[in-house]
Amino acid sequence: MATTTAAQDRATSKMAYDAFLAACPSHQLLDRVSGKWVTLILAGLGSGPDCAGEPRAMRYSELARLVAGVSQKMLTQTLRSLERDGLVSRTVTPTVPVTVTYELTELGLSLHRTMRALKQWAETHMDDVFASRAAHDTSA
Amino acid sequence: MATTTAAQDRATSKMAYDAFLAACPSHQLLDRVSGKWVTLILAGLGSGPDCAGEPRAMRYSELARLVAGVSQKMLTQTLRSLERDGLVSRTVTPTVPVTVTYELTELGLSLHRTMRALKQWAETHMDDVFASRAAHDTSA
DNA sequence: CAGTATCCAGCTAGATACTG
DNA sequence: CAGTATCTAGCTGGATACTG
Repeated sequence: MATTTAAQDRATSKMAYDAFLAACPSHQLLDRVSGKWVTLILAGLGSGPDCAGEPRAMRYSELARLVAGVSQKMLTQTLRSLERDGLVSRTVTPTVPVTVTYELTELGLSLHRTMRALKQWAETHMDDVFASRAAHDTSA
Repeated sequence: MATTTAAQDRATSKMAYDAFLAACPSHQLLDRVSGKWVTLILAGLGSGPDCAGEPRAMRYSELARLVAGVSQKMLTQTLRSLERDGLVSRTVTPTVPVTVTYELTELGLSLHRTMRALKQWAETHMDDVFASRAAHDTSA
């Protein structure tokens, strides 16, 4: 008879798969990007306050106003993690009171450009998704 | 004096922003795609069992094996929502026992192609992110 | 101005058991 | 084979209060 049970086999392949996921760059990027606020802050820094302009540095309070729904906690937390990942640079100017500005790095800028492809898909095809969703719901 | 308090102003702009988010196609796409399993299932159906082949239909159990870490609950739930959104089609063949296959629709295929741009970025730049992360952590 | 700290509600997803 | 149902732990993120 077998020396491993079906349950053990499943556990083993799950562990292997978890390891695979932990190493998969695409999956890690998705984890990185799929926070509630990352893309909004990225878009803010990448497209300016009007969401259609040029990338530029913005102050903490300016970002807080632009991304109006964000809590202080999440804004700080998200900016810190983006800075840690080299996507955003933080500059402190020792005025009184202090001035802090955030700006996309080259890396952050290149990610922002890539995200625009997603944005493009969303703007072209999300209507189809909604239509399908509506059709599916009414026929149910 | 003002007829609204600062707290009221904040609540108002938050509500407006929430409404804006609810209508933003990009944000909705992100919500859609950022589940833990959506991209994995999309990639499975889009790139075959070896993750490098051609799109093809796959059976429920085949997907369950490919995406080894997924629970039955999440696999079913994710497939159902993808089907609802018109990204995946579900075909039941009344053999005994029943055979069910899932396949990307045209829409799902186009999304899958777009996701590959993200994958591309991840494979080219995630090393930079990790390097930055490591540098940031050691200097702390 | 630009944060930090704490507490807590809600949702996501995993484990487990059962079925046409 | 291809699901459904239930119960629950853990994590994300919001509210609130305080600070250099």
